[in-house]
Amino acid sequence: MQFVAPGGDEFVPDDLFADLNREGNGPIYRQVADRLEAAIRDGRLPAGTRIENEVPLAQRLAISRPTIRRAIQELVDLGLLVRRRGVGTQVVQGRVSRPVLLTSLFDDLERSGKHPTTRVLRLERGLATAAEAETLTIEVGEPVLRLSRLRSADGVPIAILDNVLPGAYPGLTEDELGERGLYRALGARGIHMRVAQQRIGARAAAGSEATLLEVSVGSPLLTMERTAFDATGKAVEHGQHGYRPDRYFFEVTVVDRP
Amino acid sequence: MQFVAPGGDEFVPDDLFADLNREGNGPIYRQVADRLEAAIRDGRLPAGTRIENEVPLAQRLAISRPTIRRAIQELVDLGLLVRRRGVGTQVVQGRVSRPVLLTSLFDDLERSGKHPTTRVLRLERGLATAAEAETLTIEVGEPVLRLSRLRSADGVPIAILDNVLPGAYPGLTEDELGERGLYRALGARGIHMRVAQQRIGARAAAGSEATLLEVSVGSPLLTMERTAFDATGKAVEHGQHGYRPDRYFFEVTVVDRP
DNA sequence: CAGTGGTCTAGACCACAGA
DNA sequence: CTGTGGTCTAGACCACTGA
Repeated sequence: MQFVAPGGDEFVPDDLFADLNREGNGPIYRQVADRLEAAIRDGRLPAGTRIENEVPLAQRLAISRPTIRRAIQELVDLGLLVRRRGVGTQVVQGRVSRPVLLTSLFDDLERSGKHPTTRVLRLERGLATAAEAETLTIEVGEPVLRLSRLRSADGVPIAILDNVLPGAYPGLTEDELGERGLYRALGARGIHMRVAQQRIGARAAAGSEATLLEVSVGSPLLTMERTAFDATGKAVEHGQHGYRPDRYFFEVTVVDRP
Repeated sequence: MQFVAPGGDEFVPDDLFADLNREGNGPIYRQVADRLEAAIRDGRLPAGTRIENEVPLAQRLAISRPTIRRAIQELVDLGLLVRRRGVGTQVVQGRVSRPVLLTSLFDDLERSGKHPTTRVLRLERGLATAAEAETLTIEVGEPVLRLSRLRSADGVPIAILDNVLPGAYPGLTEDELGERGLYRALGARGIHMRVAQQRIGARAAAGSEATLLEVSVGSPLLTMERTAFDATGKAVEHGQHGYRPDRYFFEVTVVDRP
C-alpha cells in the first residue's frame, strides 16, 4: 500500500499487510482493518494521510474491492478515516480516542492500567417486581439476581453499580464477582451482550452513596442506566450506575454516514 | 416479506415494501432499511418478531442478497435487530430508543416537541490561543470565532454552550444563531460535520453558570466536550457544554459486532 | 475530462445451530 | 442432516470532484 502525505505526493512505503492470512486468523476484512487501525493509532499513518485508492489497493492485496471497502468502512465507522467521493480517503485530524464499546467498567479500568477491585455490597436472589419485569421484559415473579457493588481503582472508589439480572445464577459468588467483574462472569456462563441501550446523566449524591464514594452529600455524580441484550434479543442485565465524575467519564465517537 | 411471531409459525402479511423505487429515492438498501426501521419503531414488527431469511427475501424484493444484507445490517447497527448464524434474525426485545446521532441540542429539542430558544451571551472574533490551536489542529494566531450561548426550551434554561470555531464567519449574526442553532447555520455555509469525538462527564455548577441555568451553586451539571470534524478531516468546531441534568440526558445505543 | 468513492449484481463457499 | 447467516469474488454502472 502507498500513502500520500498531507502535502501531496510523498509516498510512504508499507509492510503493513505482509502477514495477511487466508485461513485461520479471522476474516480478511478484519485483518486489514486491524492493521490499518493500529497504524493510525500509533502514528505510522498521521492525521491527514491519504490512503491509496480502493481499486489498486484491492489488486495489490489480491482481494476483491468489496472486501477492502469493508475494511475501510470499519475505520470510517470508528471515526478514524474520512471518505469523499471523487476525491479519496484520508486519516481524520485530531487526537484519536478510544470509543465507547459494549464493555464493562472493569475492563475499562484494566485497559487503562488501573487495578480494579470490587466490594460486593449485596448479592440477593429474589422474584421480579413489576418494575424489574418491565425493564427486563420478563414476567412478574420470575427469579432475578440483584447486585450492588462498589468498584474502586488503585484504592480510590470510582462507582456504585446496581444491577438486576433475570435468572438466579446459582453458582455466582461474591468472590467471583470481585475477581472478574460481572461481564466476564456472565461470559464464562456463555452469556454475551450484543446490544445495550444506555442513558447518561447526572444527579446529586445521596447520603449512603456519598459515604461509599468518599465524596460529600450533594456533590455531582455521573450516572448511567443500561439495559443489555444478548444475541437472541432477550434482556440479560439492567444496571443503574453512579460514577465519581472526577475519576471517570464517557468517551463517544459519533459518525454521520452521508 | 413474511414475519413469524415470537411463538413460532404465525405469518404476518406485508405491504412494507410496496413502493421501493429504483430511481431517485436514494439507495435501495436505505429505502428498505428505513421502512423496516419505521415498522419496528411504530410496533408493526413487535419485539421478538422473526424476520424472513435473507435469500428468499432478496428474491421477493427482486434485489441481490448483498443489498438486503446491507439494509439489515443498518438496523443491527442501530440495535433494532439481532442476527444469529444458523438461526435467523429477530427484532430485539426492550423499548427502542432514539440513538445519539451527530446532532445538535437544538435539533434534539425540536424533535421532542420542545420550542428551543437561544440567548447569545458572547459572539467574538479573535486569534487562536495555544490551547485552541491544539484542540482545533490549527496554528496559533489563526482567526477563530468564540461563542457562548444559553439554550432554553419552553422557557426553561437547559444548557450553556461554549464553542470555538476555526475561521471568522463574517456573516454570522446573533439573530441567525438564535433562530437556527449553530449546526444549521454552518450547514447553510456548506459546512457539515462527519465525525465527532465526545467526552461526557459531570461537575458542580460554578457561580455564573448556576445563575444562568437557574440552579444553585454547586448543584450537579452534566457536561459534554466535543470536537467535530468535516468530510476533509479538518476540525470544524470545539464545544464545552453544560446541561441541567434534570432537563437533559444522553441516550446511546451500543452494538457489539460478533 | 479522468479519477474517485457509492451502489448493485449473481453467484460461490463456509461456519454454525438445531433437529 | 438442513437451513441459517458470514464471507468473498469479479465484475458493472453511476454520482461526484476537481482539473
